[in-house]
Amino acid sequence: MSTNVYDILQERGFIEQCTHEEVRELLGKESVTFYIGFDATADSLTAGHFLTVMAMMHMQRAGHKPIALLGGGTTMIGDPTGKSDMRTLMTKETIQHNADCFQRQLAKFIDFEDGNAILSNNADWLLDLNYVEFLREIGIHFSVNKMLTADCYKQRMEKGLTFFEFNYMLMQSYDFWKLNKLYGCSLQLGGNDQWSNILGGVDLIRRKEQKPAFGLTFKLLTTSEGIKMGKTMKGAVWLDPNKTSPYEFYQYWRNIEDVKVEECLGLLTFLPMDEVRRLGALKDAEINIAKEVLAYEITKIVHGEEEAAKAQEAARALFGGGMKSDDMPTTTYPAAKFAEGIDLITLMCDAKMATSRSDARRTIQQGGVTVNEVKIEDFDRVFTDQDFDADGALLVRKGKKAYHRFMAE
RNA sequence: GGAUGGGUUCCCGAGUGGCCAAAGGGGGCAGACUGUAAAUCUGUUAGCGACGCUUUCGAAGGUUCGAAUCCUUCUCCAUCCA
Repeated sequence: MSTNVYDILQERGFIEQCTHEEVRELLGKESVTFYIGFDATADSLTAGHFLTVMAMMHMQRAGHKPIALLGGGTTMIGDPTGKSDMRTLMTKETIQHNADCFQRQLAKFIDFEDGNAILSNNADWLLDLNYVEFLREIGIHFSVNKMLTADCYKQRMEKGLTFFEFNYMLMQSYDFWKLNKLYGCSLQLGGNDQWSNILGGVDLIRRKEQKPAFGLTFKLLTTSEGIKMGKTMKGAVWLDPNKTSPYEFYQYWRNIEDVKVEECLGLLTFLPMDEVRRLGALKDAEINIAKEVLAYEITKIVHGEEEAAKAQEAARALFGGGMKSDDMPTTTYPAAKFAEGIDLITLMCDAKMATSRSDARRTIQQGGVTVNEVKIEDFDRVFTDQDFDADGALLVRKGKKAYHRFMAE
């Protein structure tokens, strides 16, 4: 082991809180088995998860052994942390499906071969728990008074918190203890919102096993206004290319706020820190270079070099004035359809550039839509193959950044 | 179990018989300014074959020419009491 991974994480800006000073020393002298939990609330990981995945990769590279814990059991309850309302309950089948999707995605980032990492699912032990036994073994170690003062429940003390959700902390603590018993896992990582839950597990292991256990939390990615990053009007930024295309994914990072560029470079790419600092120091229009690097690097890690290059090329072509654009979002129609003509509103709706026909109409009326770089103000305008550009396509632009290409099959 | 107050559009939150597709703020989208940034200003923000029509104020019924507003039952939430 070369540089202490703790120092790497520290330097790159990951670390927010740590339970014990010794963690750094520990990571420096032996291979530590650690875990991160992923609650299976959707069928794809999001940009938010990606930060913890990056941390996992750093740890694995430094010779530590990751356990990715899928929340097949905990998702049945739902973490109340940071949520103002209770989440709608999900069925077992959905959760299982989601966990499977997570597993496939994680395998792209973490090496699970030859026992280099472990994939586990807390459904294996949580679903069959005996209530009374659980209370006697685990519940006895938790002080309600203490739990109530935990930061993560503050918000809910005003809105109301059910006993059902209140149990989440015990579940997660139980996970940590279980993984400690099964695999000797002694360190839990997570987003800073997980701090209370992690502490629960650390305490539980100390009490039950008289063994040390540690916790470490990471910065949460937020915008300068403190809003969680990774959300767009269309919802989350997904890692699944079918839910968020590599082009959109690239664009998301390309459009990041200036003040966040350096932070994101450190957290979400593997670029050397010298380079990160150099790029982050760029000012004014210059910083666009840094944003390109950021978008390219993240896209490369998530979707591969080829996709990243394509996305970058498409973006440059569109925004640089040139019109060459083979890798942008495209919708095709049968040639006959174009022969008889399709109205602009229909095109926009089909491409999901507008949420409804009314929405499309409004945008056009406000002068927000161009076709082949010509502003269209007549919302009843019908397009046929006569209107195609030299490449045989219609290039529709909504606002400044949303491009979509239409072609005939 | 009892009392009281509540459930309004993407979110917060006004509205207590017609002037309500519903104030205001946030968020989103578009325009101007820019650097594919931020801030600021302007417009817009239920749907549709669009100066009109249809659906929406927790759910179902009822009163009325007319209901988010009044009545009944149900349901969910908060606070206090037990």
